[in-house]
This record gives sequence, structure tokens and C-alpha cells, in this order.
Amino acid sequence: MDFYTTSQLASKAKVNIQTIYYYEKCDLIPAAQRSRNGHRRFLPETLLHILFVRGAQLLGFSLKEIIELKRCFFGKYWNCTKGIRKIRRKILEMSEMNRMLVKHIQGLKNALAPCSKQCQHNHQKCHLLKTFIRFSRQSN
Amino acid sequence: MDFYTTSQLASKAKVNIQTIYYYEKCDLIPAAQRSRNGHRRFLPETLLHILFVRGAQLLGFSLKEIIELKRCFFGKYWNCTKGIRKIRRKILEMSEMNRMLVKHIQGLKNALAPCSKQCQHNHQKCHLLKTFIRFSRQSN
DNA sequence: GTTGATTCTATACCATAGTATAGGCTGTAT
DNA sequence: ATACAGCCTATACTATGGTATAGAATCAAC
Repeated sequence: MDFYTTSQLASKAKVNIQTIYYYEKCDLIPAAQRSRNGHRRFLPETLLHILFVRGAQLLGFSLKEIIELKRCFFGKYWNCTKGIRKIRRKILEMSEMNRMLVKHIQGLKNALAPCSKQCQHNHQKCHLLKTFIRFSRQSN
Repeated sequence: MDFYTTSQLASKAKVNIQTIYYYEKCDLIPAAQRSRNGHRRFLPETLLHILFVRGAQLLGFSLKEIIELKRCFFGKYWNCTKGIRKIRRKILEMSEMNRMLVKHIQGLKNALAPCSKQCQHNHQKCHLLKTFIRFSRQSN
């Protein structure tokens, strides 16, 4: 059977070597076996674990959340139901983020509209400043 | 003329006292005058600066960006044109973020669809895992 | 005049997601 | 035998946006 050294794994996954150490320490990838000299020997499937982590990150999960997801999908016992529930929750969270983002974009556009036409150069009258300050009141 | 003490300003703005010190250090609010004993005396308008910062944060600007914005709108010379340009750039940035977010939400939903029907309990066949790993390849 | 509250500065600490560096050990080639 | 590459651990450092704490000075009330 063949194993990957740390640097082989890092280059295949296109991550920094330090990131491999970090992921192992955080239980994001299974701990490697060691050879007599203490060097790590990674199972080739570890690569998939790293890709899973990177994919999940891109999809918006934090490393903390990914550790939980991995327990569902790569743990001793599959617990897809639990994992799927977590993903569904994330989808709701992201939809809410999206709703806020759209609202903020619209808020900025609205703030800009009157300013572009003519600038009052007056703090009391400036629509832009008023919008920003108004925004600070509402955190919903 | 009346001034605010640090704690008065903090309570009016609904932020921590330490946050006031932090904002002053970072040039997010104008440095306060000091009384004989070295205690800060804030101009009442400083409150508006804090509200501006908080509003801009909620709208998606980082403190670093807000420092720049403040130079445009609260600096010695107004430079609205420059400020407006920065805001426009932010709008584009946020629209792009939004595009990605929508894509990620759709990606997650698609990944979940076949899984909900029947779980294969097999790493090679799992659509969910495949989706995550596929995502790790594409960072666009 | 003494207590307790407030203020000040400076430094350390929190989470997040790593990256960089120092110092030591191992392994191979010349 | 020695140089150099690679690997190891541990610690420090990066950025972001603050929060918490220690220790000193000062203020207000009784």
C-alpha cells in the first residue's frame, strides 16, 4: 500500500504544509500513521477529506461546522440525517444572509441616488450620511 | 458648551467604553479634547461619527474602509466624488458576493435533493460528498 | 479623610483560519 | 564525514473587531 508524505498530500491538495498540520490538529483530517522516524504517512483517501473541507468552506461553512459535518459523513457511523439537517439549517442561514445583502445593496443604491445629482456639502443635509446613520439604528 | 465623557458617549452610542478608546485610536472618531486631569471631553457630534461607523459596518464596510470613507465625508475637505466612487465599488463587490451566495445556496440545494430521497451510505456514490468535493475544485 | 466609582494607559486575550519561524532530528548523496 | 533537503514540534505572528484585565490616578460623596 502506498501512503502520502505530508508534502505530497499538501501539493496534491494544493494547500500549505502547515495547513495539513493544522487540519490534523483540529480533527479536520484523520490523524496520520507514523513511520519509525515519526514522519506522517497519510492514507490516500485523506486527500478527499481535505477536498471536502475546502468545498464546504467555499459553500460557506466554518471549520467548526465542518468538523461537525465530518462527524456525520466520515465518522464511525454515518449519520446522514443529522448531517442533512445541518446543511438545511445552513441553507436557511445563507438565505437570510442573502436577504440582508440584497437589502444592503439596495440601501446603498438608494443612498447614492440623490447624492449623485447634487452634493449639498452639508452634514445636516447629506442623504448619504443620513442613510448610514439611519442604518446604525436598525439592526434588523 | 457641553461635552460628553467617555462613558456618556459610550452609553449614548450603545457601545462598550473600550470600543470608544479603540475607535479613537484607529481614527474612526475624532480625538477628544482633554480636561486638566487628562479625562476625555467629546464633542457631541462625535456621536454621529460613531453612528456613521456602525451604519457603514452594517452596510458591509470594514473598519479600514470606513476610515477611508470618513476621510471623504468628515475630513478637512469634503471629497464626495471620491467617497461616492468607493461606495459604488462596494456595491459592485457586494453584488458579486450576492451572486456567489445565490450560487452556493443553489449548489447546496441541488446536493441535498437526491440525498433526501435515499441515502446510499457509500462514500463513492454519495451525491452530497461529491458536490462538496466538486466545489473544492472550482473557486470561481 | 476615607471609601467607592470613574477614568486613564497598557497589555493581554477572544475567535477565525491559517502562515511563518526557530530549533532539532532524520535521511540521503557526495 | 559533511552538507543539504525534508520533516518534526512548538511558538509566535498575521488580520479583523473588538473585549477584558491590571494597575495607577483622580473624582465625588459622606
